[in-house]
Amino acid sequence: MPSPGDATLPGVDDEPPDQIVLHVDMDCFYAACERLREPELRGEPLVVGMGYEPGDDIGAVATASYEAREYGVESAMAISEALDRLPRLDEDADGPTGSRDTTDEPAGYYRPVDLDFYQSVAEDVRAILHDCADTVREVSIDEAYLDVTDRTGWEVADGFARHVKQRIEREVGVVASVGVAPTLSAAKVASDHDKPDGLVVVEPGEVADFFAPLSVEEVHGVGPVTARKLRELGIETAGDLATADPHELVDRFGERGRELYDRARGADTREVTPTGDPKSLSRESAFADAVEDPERKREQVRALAEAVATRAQSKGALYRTIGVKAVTPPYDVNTRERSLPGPIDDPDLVETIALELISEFDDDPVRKVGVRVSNLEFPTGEQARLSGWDGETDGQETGEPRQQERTTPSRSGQSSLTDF
DNA sequence: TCTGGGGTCCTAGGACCC
DNA sequence: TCTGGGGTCCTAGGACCC
Repeated sequence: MPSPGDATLPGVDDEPPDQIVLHVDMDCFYAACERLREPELRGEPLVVGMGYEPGDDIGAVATASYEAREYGVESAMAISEALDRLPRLDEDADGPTGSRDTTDEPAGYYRPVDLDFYQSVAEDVRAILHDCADTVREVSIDEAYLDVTDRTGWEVADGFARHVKQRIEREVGVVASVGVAPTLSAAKVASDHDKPDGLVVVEPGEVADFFAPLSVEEVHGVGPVTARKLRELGIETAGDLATADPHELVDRFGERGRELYDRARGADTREVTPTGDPKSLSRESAFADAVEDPERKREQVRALAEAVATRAQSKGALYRTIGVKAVTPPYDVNTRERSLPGPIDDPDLVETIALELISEFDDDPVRKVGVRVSNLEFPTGEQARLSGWDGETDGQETGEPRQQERTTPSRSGQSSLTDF
């Protein structure tokens, strides 16, 4: 069977999509937000994380400032560990474990995640992005793709990107790294290439060359597992990937193999599409230690079920599938779900079904439980309009509709949204 | 990374239908 | 009546991303 893409000449992008994609990626966004309201934190090692109370081991780093990263603090690291890595205030506790009480004060700061506040900052950034582009796809709170094909040209793309960066800095006070390229995957890598405060333009025709020297991990979609398997095949760089045998890649990785192969060659025909409705909503929380007591699990599940149902309601979402997750030691993720005949909005049923599903793990030690609703539908009605002008601003994470947001009916720039 | 929380997409087998 | 092929939905798990 003929596989599309095989026929193209090496080094030539498959059907150049003729678009100019800008990827905006905030630098250390949570930390930048904290510094916005607490300028004393500027220039200091800063760790932002969640679920941490002094003394316990639970809780992980969400974002670390570059100053903190200097000391080996990484995201997803336990917060206790992160704070340990920072130097002590008075003594240079360089030495290993030794006496655990020289000065216990780390020379840096910890702040708990405050998503509501970050969301409000992100909102300001979003407004600028929508003002600068016809189509914006928000990937996460601190990251977005812009289709700026009709707003600029390759000769001046650099200046355009600088303009976007400067507006964000001037008007919001946080720093973004920006990548410009003819494809989404290249723009993504470009924004990452010169972080922080980066600005990298990859012009059409340069994409494959741009990718070639990068290690495979830098290709979006290659994680630790795939990277290891690729290495076993002798594929270390994106260049190796681009010249590998696509059939072998498909053999080992399925369709994803072809996708990675294409990406590395700069062939990516995706277009920037507007942020859509979410596909699932979930809530989970970890226990300090593995829990056996079924009643404690049920308690958690009840709370999570309520939180999820509330959030679905606030977003105007109906769900048809309800699921739970139970993580058992060492780290086995188990999921169970059940689909209903039709879409509903019924918090009691979420709880009932979640409890039924979790009962399968009554006798197992469980480190973490979660509740999820999926198969979502967003009926186009007044209810769905609660959160924004057109269902596109449903990014806020709080369970409650925000009061403040309606005070500014809109800035300029929402015209780009009207066609969706 | 002995792993926190919230997502997305893909795969694979089984049920079921025509 | 032992056996064809195509399609969709459901469930569980895996990999990945921020």
